[in-house]
Amino acid sequence: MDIAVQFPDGGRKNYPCGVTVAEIAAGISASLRKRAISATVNGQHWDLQWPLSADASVVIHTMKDEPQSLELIRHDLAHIMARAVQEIWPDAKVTIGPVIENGWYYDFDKNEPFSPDDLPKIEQKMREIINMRDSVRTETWPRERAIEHYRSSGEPYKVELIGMIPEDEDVRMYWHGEWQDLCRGPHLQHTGQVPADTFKLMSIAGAYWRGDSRNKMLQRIYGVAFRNREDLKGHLNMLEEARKRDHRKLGSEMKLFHFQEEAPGMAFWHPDGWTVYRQLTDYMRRRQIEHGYVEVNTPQVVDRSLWIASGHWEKYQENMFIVSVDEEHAAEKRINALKPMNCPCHVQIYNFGQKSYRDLPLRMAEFGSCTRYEPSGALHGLMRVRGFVQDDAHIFCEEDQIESETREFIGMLSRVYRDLGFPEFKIKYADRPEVRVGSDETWDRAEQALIDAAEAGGYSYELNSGEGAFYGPKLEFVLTDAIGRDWQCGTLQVDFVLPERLDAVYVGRDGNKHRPVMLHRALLGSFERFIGILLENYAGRLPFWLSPLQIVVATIVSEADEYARDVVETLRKAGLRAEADTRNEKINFKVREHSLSKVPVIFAVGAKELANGTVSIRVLGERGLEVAGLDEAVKRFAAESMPPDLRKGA
RNA sequence: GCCGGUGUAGCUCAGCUGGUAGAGCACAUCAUUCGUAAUGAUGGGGCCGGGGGUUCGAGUCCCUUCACCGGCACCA
Repeated sequence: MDIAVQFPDGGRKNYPCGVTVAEIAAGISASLRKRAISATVNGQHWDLQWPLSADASVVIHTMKDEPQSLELIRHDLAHIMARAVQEIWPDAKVTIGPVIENGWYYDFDKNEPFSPDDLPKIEQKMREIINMRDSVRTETWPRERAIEHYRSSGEPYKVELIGMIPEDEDVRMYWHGEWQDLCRGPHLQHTGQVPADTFKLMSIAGAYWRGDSRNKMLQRIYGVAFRNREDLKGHLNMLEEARKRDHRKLGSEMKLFHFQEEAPGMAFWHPDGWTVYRQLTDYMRRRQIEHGYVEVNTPQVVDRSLWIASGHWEKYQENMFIVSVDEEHAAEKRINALKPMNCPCHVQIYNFGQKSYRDLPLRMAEFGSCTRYEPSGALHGLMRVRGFVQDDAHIFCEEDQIESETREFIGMLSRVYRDLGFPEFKIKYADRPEVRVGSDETWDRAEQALIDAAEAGGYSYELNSGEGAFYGPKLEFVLTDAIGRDWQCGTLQVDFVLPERLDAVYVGRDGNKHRPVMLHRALLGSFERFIGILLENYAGRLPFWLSPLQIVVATIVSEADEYARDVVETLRKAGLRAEADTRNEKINFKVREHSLSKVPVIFAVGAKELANGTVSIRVLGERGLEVAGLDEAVKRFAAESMPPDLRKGA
């Protein structure tokens, strides 16, 4: 019996049932047979050697088809690497090895962990395997046979993996030469189809079996692979670029902050770093006032009874710094905790005195200094710290105000992100998790309100199914930085639970007591982390208004020293952050040094400037020089130094 | 927290199989007054992350601890 095959060019042809795509390709041309790497059959990515048993649409792929060829190259390299590892260390047990962004990884269970010196050896072995041009073969086995095979060959992880394949499905087995692996496919025709010089093993790492920290830790090797050497080089260059913008490196180079052993995860902010920090908090404070927030400040150290009432003691204790006073000397033996979050304290302020529906919505903001005991392995520069300040607020409102408050919030957030240089952001919407509190009707209303508000603003969102907080759904705001990385910063969470637990009430129009809804929200997340993101986004070249040192007045001859100091004085009076550089150095030296330290503007002053009352202006990253009268220059940069919300026309 | 790696001058790093610490930059002093990305000379600077051990002798070997880095887990 024949089957009909539909080609992408509209052509149609009949073939005997059981024909493989390899045979179809061979029938079209010998060169296509040779160049073919895989096929998309009825929308699914297949091996060439897989037989067709029914009518199908077939697209034959060659190395020119990017997603398919990259997937195959990386997937085959995962197998080739696993084979190389097992050839070098026969005791290593294979587990899983998926394709990931830019490459692949493979996890092994091996008694002796890999060392970095092993990577070149493995790479070498992989090239040997590629050069063998071993054919790739696949078969479908009944699961019992496969299980038996892996039991007898001492591969317990494969046995466990088969257990995860649905009962009614057979198991696909692949061979790269003699080496065998359980795999869904597809794969290339032979190992020689993988380019031998476009991959690189990058790193070794520990990883828990099946991603669960209760399981054994396996040894993982990461690799990257591309279709050609240029792409690999480009990728490695990109990594190098990313390293250059690492905020930890920039932070010490620019003398913004440092960390030290005695206070892991807690930043020491230096004068310049703190200037940036203050510019940002000042800006946020003005925006918040503009958007109808009141600002509060609450205690750092709070007795555990409040954390018990809020639920943190039970749910969050292992992340809290618990503080108990010295038993011998203390008159009262309390157990306190440093606050990891501000919400319970904000409810205390809300609860002070009576609230009426007329007070709602009440938008209560705090630049809340929080301390969390983060696991040591999670710490990462400013991005993950133990002490940080959130741009936090809680909006106490009635249920029917959720939508308008959400819309108002997203409006503020998009304005702030734009001001800070992130015009693009995505929204993720996380709906009800399996384990939750509150009635389904309440959830229906809360979810609908969030969606309506997002849509009313014309924002599209991505569903993050079942990822909501246990007390309510949330929106997550993800911005994209200059080199395409995503950072989740903003969040808006609907909370019905905390008002209940901490007994927040208001008197409604009907004269009865009601529960307010609480919206937890942040735009930047934490100032520490956001400054880290800013530094990486701008590669240290912060916008003028955020720059710690905005203008250096550098002298060319010492006769101009006095004039330089006068210029600095004038700049400072105009609100600019300026320093004079009257050191006994050449102007070349000064320009180089200040440029490297990313000062946005250099005013050079020499004999001419002194005589004419002018400055020679050099803007970082620009070629030309410009000479201007001092008054004009001060006016220009004073205007440029205005934060986005204070600019004329803003 | 877990796996692996790293820790030497302010910074970047060298220091072979154990024999008593070195370079460049930075810093200080002096000379130089110079026109937009490195002027020259001279000089000072180290508890080799902390603790313990082996040894006649430890930056080097062993144990332990802390921090950092790459991941995993966590978190958002």
